[in-house]
Amino acid sequence: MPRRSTSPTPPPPRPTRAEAIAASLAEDIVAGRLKPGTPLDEVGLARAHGSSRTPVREALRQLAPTGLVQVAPRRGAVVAIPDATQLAEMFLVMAELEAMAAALAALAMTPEERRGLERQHAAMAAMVRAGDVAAYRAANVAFHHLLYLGAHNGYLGELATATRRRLAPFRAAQLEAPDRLRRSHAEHGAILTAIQRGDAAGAAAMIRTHIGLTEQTWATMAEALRRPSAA
Amino acid sequence: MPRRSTSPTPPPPRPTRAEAIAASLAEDIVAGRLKPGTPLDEVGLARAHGSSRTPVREALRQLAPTGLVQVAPRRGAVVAIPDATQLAEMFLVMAELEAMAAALAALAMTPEERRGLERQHAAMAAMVRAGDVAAYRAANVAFHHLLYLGAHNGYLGELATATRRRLAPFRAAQLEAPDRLRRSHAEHGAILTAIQRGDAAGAAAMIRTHIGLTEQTWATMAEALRRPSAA
DNA sequence: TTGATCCATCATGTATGCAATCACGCCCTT
DNA sequence: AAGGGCGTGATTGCATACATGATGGATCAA
Repeated sequence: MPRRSTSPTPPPPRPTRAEAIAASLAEDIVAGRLKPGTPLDEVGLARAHGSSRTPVREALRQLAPTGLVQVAPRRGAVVAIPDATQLAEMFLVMAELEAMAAALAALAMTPEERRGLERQHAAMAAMVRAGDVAAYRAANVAFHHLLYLGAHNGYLGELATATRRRLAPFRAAQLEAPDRLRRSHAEHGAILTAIQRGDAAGAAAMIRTHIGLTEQTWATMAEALRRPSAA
Repeated sequence: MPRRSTSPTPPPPRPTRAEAIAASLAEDIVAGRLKPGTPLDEVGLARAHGSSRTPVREALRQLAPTGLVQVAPRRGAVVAIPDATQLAEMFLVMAELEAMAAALAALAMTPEERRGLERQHAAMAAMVRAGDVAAYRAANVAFHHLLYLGAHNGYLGELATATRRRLAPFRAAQLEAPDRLRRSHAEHGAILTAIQRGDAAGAAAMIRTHIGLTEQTWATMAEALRRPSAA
């Protein structure tokens, strides 16, 4: 999966230590291995990654703008713990960003890109039948990324990806219900159809419901994740 | 002007050196005193700000995600110099973010907030008459910020503010033409009216044209700013 | 016993030093 | 004379050391 298209930060040829640590932390947070509220001690992380504090500090500062961690000026950093209001806000924005991406994709996607999206959708059908939630989750991210790419707007893709990443810890268990898996796939199908017809407004509307429907399931998740904050 | 509402990064009580330097650099870049392409030497900046390299490094890393500077892993940092495509992308996204903010504001603004927006609009009328471009420019930023606040969505406000800031260097001279000043103010009036009526769709449409109209003027600016890159 | 104040400890902020890497120019070869 | 390899200078990446502010507990007073 291509990470950037016209991003202002070109892909670093060889990741520096700070970037490696940042990527590692981001991965742990998004995957839920580091729960919201966990304090991120600099020396501890330095030891854990076999480096000094300097790269760790850079990594934390690098992650702060992404919203995955919160750094208080002289009080250290913790895994971000957005409240319900913030989550709802981000959720609303994400729906709109995705709607915009879908609308643009309906207008601007090349035939090859459209075929790629169709292939992805077809592949996901098998995962639904197999009930493979983990595979579907990964494929789902890829599906939406294909949508961003099809929108031909790198900046929009960045914002959408960042928002999605930031919400990821709170959506981890979202697809657990088998019915949700099937519904998600059906909604993808509707989005895909709208795009194939070049129906920008329709694609946008479909994706809004796609995200909106998940909101209910997701509200529960937010509550669940508020409790355990011990490392 | 309140800087954040429900931002995940709470306002630092006392800015650290790195933050001060970052703010200073951002200010210089947004104001156009540091032109796109200018190399940002760590030791030079350290001397200029009377500190060591460490805070400067942090400041640069802090600014990188905002898009104001571009840092290549082992090749230093330069003031970001987005190409025309990226600018157009960001412009489109900004229009949509602002449209979303206007729509939400039309629905969610409190009477006090609305009055504040009205006052701001009225104050700007005087600046138009006086032809005070500098004052209008500052007031314009405030106007849009009031819109974000009225949308009651801190995350949306963050994204919109960040995007606006990033485009600022390329819109600096945009309001120079006296006619543009008057048109801008008239468009603000139309947006305000739509909000007063609670017409979300109308407000969104108005702000799209507001941004869209400026796009033409702005395209020229992008070209102009591509040439001079000497410090 | 409860409360606040002071102090010790620790974590972060900053500075400095060393090593690795990149850019540029020179020299050599063909 | 043109092209390529190589060495030198400069800059960044990382580590370590010091300074400053924050946190927690112990002590003392009421």
